[in-house]
Amino acid sequence: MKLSLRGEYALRALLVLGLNHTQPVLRIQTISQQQNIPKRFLEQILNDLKSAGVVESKRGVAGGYRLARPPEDISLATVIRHIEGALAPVSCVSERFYEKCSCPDEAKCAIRSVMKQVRDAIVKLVEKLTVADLCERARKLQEIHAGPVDFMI
Amino acid sequence: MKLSLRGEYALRALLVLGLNHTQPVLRIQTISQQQNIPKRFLEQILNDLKSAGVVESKRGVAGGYRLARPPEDISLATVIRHIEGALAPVSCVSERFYEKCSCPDEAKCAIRSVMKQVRDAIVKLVEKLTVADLCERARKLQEIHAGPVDFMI
DNA sequence: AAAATCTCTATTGACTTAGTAGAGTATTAT
DNA sequence: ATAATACTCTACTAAGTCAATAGAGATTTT
Repeated sequence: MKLSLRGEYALRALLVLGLNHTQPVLRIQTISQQQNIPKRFLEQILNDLKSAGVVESKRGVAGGYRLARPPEDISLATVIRHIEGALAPVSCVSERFYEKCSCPDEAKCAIRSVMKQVRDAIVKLVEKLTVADLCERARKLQEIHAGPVDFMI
Repeated sequence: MKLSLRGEYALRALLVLGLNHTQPVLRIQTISQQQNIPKRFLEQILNDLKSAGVVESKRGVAGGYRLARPPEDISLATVIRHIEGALAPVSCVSERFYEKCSCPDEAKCAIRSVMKQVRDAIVKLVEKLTVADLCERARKLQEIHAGPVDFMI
């Protein structure tokens, strides 16, 4: 039931890009340093997100990445599905990555029925959540934790 | 976000054991044949479930496995956690398998905050669901799909 | 004693993951 | 033009995981 590091890095990078959505572009190195992600690895990931239409890039001296769409139009579901594949815990209940399983009869499979519920719960959440939500949360969490300290200074 | 085959096999085996809870014991081979699970692989899995206190075994000629507790006392969460480890999609939000992640500040991490929600949704479901629920569903699905056909014969 | 069945440990091949490497292409500033 | 910068594309690798398979041993019943 795990998200790979690759997937986590993708989300972290998109969060940074979302928070800097006003900027023309952000360099890989900037994101990599800010988020403790190996640069060459992040390169691959961002490139991959580009092929998903989630980010776009500009080459050359003033180059970098930025979101290809408004943050509120990029759902976590889209991102995770592109990087990881199925959201469903077993592929026989996946909508877009369906694969037959080895059970004797899929239609009568109780595991399948239960896993469908789990899938739905996950999908419902991550389809609603967007990069914009991530950004909002990041700002809130920043306030809560940094705010009081700032006042004390 | 995937369950391993091992985990799926475990649930399938427990379903069979649950449906035959009245029997003294069931042989590995019986379960293996009924569910298309490689026998030697299932051996390992059942043995593992035994160490989790979920099933108990009897050796020798009339030996086999049975549930160690009533089906309604065995939650899917217990089983999956024992076979797979964390239910949480990232280990920094796992209650029992916590591991620090590489993000700059866990307390301010928006990904973490979101993943906590996903974790909670999953945990809420699989903690409530038990082997008894699996059995009930299996019986219902059997009725729905086999019933009409039986009438037609 | 023999047969059946679970038990324990080890091994294997295929695959995935996380990361590294190198050469190449586009863009900008000078 | 040319150098510097930054993305791009492909390949590689070391480590780990997964799904089995295998063999020898222990226990129980007949």
